[in-house]
This record gives sequence, C-alpha cells and structure tokens, in this order.
Amino acid sequence: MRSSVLKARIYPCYRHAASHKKRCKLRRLPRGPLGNPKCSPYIGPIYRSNIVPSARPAGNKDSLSMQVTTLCLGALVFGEATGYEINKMFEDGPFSHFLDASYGSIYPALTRLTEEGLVTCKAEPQERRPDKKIYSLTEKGRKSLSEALQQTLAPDKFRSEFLFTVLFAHLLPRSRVRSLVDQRLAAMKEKVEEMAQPDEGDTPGMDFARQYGLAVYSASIQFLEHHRHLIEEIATEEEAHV
Amino acid sequence: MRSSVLKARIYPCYRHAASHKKRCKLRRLPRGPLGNPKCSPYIGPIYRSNIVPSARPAGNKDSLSMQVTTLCLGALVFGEATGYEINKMFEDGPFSHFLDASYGSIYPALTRLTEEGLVTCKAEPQERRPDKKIYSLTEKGRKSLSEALQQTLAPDKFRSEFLFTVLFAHLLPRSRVRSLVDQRLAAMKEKVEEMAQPDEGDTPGMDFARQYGLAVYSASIQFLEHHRHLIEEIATEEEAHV
DNA sequence: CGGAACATGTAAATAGTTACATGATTAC
DNA sequence: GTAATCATGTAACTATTTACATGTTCCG
Repeated sequence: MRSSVLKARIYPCYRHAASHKKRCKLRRLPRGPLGNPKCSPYIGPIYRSNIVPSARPAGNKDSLSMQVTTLCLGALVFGEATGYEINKMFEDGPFSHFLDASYGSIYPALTRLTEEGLVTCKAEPQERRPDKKIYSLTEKGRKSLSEALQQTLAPDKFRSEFLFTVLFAHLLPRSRVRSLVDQRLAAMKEKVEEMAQPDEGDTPGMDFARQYGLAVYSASIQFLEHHRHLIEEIATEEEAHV
Repeated sequence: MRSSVLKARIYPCYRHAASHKKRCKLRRLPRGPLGNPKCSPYIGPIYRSNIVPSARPAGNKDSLSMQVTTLCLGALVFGEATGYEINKMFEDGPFSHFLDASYGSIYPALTRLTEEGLVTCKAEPQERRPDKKIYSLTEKGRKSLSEALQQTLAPDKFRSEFLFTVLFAHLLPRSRVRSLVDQRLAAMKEKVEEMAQPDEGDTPGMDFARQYGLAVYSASIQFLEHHRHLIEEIATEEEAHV
C-alpha cells in the first residue's frame, strides 16, 4: 500500500496550507432586525442535566444563509406570481443556475409570508383546477427583502461530485472517466445554450447573472476540452479495480 | 406597481423557456448494489390510514448524492488518516473547493464505516490528548468506493447568494453593490492564490481539479472586473429603498 | 494572556427534499 | 395511452450543521 507513503507526504495536517482559514466564527452576535423571518417557535436553549448549555440550535446561526422565504420575496419583486410560477423560476427561470427550491419548500414559505404580512394573496377561481393563488409583495415585504439583502451573504458555494470522482481517475477504468467527462461537457453545453439567449423582459440584473454564468461555463468547457487528456491518461486501461 | 406589467412579459410561466427540463425523475429504480452504505434503520413505507403509501422517505431517492461516508472512503484512498485530518481535507485540503463536511458528520461516518467493515481503526495512544484513531481502508471499503464512483453522480451544483442579490441591484444603494462586488472579488482572488501553488504530494487528479478551479475562478474574476460597472450603474445613487 | 492547533465526540435542531394525492386538459 | 402542463398541497424523513464539552501545548 503505497498510499500510506503518499499520505506521509501530504499529511499530517497541511502544516503549510496556503491560507489558514480561521474557523473562528463570530459567536452570538445579535440577530439582524429582520434578517430572516423566523421559521420556528424555538424559544431558547435547552439545558441538559444541570450543566451548561449545549448544542445551540442550528437555526440560531449568525451567518445564516438565505431561506426560501427570502428567495420568494425576491421572486415577487419581478411581479405577482403563483407558487407554481415561482417554482418555475427556480427550475427553468432566472434563479435556476444558482439557487434551488422546490414545491415542498415554496408553498409553505408563501403561507408563512402571508401570515406575517410580507405578501398578500388573492385567489383567482379557475374551472376544474385548484384556485390560482396569486401572491404579491407588500410594502413590509419589500422592506424585509431590502434588509435581508443588506445582511452578510453566505459565500458562494460549489459542489461537484464530478471533481471528487476525478481525484480517483487513476483508479477508474478509462471508459468511465471518458464518459464522465463527456457527460459533464454535455451538461455544461446545454447550460451555455440556455444562457446564450437573453429573454426579453430580463432585467439588467438578470442579464448580468446570465452573462456571468456564460463566462464561467465557457471557461469550464474550454478547460475540460483542453485538459481532459490529463485524467484520461492516468485512468487504468482495463477494468475497474480501486 | 409596474412590476405586474413586467411580470406579464416574463411570465406567465416561461412558455418559451429555452430547454424544457423534464422533472420526470425515474421512479423506483432498484437501488444500486452498494451505491451507498445504508444510513438509517428505515424499514419501509408507513401507510397512512388505509389508503396508499405516501411520502416515500427522502433516503430512498435514486439519484442519491454522495454521502459523507463515501467522501470519507475517498479521503482514505490517499492514505490512512484520523478524523481530524479528514476534516482538514475538507477545510483547507484537496476537497475544500468543491465539497463540504464537518466534524459533526465525519466522526459519525467513520464510526459507521468501521461497523460495516469498510475501514479499520487502530488507536494510537497519546499523552494528554485523546487517543489518535487512525483509520484505513479495507479491501471491502475500496470496493465499495469503487462502486460508488461508478454510480450516477449528482450533477454539479452552484449556489450563489451574491448573484441573487445582484438581481436586485437596481433596488440597492450603489455603495452596497460596490462592496458586494469587492468582497466577491477578494474571496475569489484568495481562492486563486491558494490554488495557484501546487502541493508536492498532489496526485494527478488533484492537480487536475486544482487547475480546473483556477480556470473557473480566473474567468469569474475577469468577468466581474470587466462588467461590474453594469450592475453598479443601475444601482440607486442614494440610500436604500426597495 | 488569548488564541490556534491538536483531538475526540455528541445533542439539538431544522430546513429542505422527496414522493406522493388530485384531476382536467392538451400534445404526440 | 402516455406524458407533460397546470395547480395546489402535505407527510415523512434525514443528513448535516452548529455549538458546545474537555484539556494540553505552543506561539507571539
């Protein structure tokens, strides 16, 4: 097992790691005034036996990332919409390239926002379909969104199982590596095609986001096409054996 | 409220959406043989009243994304390591740019893997510190990882609250937009610096991933620098009012 | 002296996803 | 006849994050 030798070189412990990121998260800063609508009736820490507080609830985090409620508020800035339509924005629409949300979270969020008076809802009767429930922002909702956007944002995040897998290219059959790259390229090219054509009605912000995406995906595609040979070469010629 | 006019143009419903992505997820495909170690003692659907099965547990999903157990297996391919060291790989190490995991998930994962015989654990006594628990892959573990890597991978995902916020640039004070862009640029430049220097001991796969990241971040930085004026111009000159 | 690194681990809490229900209509 | 679109919604489920505990040693 030469891997333990390898390990010795890489580890222990990244002593010389480029930038030593501090994990020292700020603790217990006061919550922003309206940063995010509250989501649960949590009342405080629960004390175990008679010692100290343990396990602050995750919901109490300070660097809280945006919740679906905030995203829905944002969606409604572009005009009134139904839950169904908002879902579309996340699926195919302007949000689809950098955010995620689905029915299971959107509908409850809308209900919550209505209860809190951040949006209003008018029902439009339909024949042989559930009534359309059309939501629109209230002034309070606009203000709440505005405040949320002034809050510290969560840093951009990228998750790639593809890249993870590629780390083990030397342990995978070449055919697998090739098809992986092909798939990734196809997916990205599809994205590029989607993003290449501006939608009339796009706001300048949307245009910007679209072009940003275009730039990033184009660069990714270029890199993959130019360098795929690097990982394909190190893949094992024959069949799998890790 | 001109937004409802705007809405009329964008919506309803993206009738002309570029590529109509099918939500038609494959249902109830047989699970892969060893795709992912099972994680909970779920035994089957629970039937409500006397009707039909509802709410298949999320754990039963077919397009299951990799779990921390799988990631740990991968980490151990590079050699034996402790939980502490594995955490480092996610924080500063080779995984940090495209994966996430923390103590709270790594330690339990390691325990589970040990129970299932996918890794072994030897304790190394230390003075005045908890024993080091050094984990290494077993043959079974290697095979399990290998199979996981042949499974369908979850598509790459990108989440950006920055881009979300930028969509509302026209509703934000210019100073806010500027500082947002500055922050984003700074963060990405830090990433680039980290990734620019290869670590001796990097495997070819790691090299590839690093350079991929480099390409993507460089493109992002370039785009932001060249086009930031677009969103800064549309920001409101004065103070906030959404 | 404060803080980071080392080293293990757990409790609590939650937001979100998935998978369904219902059912008419249109398109292939 | 299959599947997608339209349109609402909910129940169940869970992996993960956060925030702590504990305690030494080294560094500036």
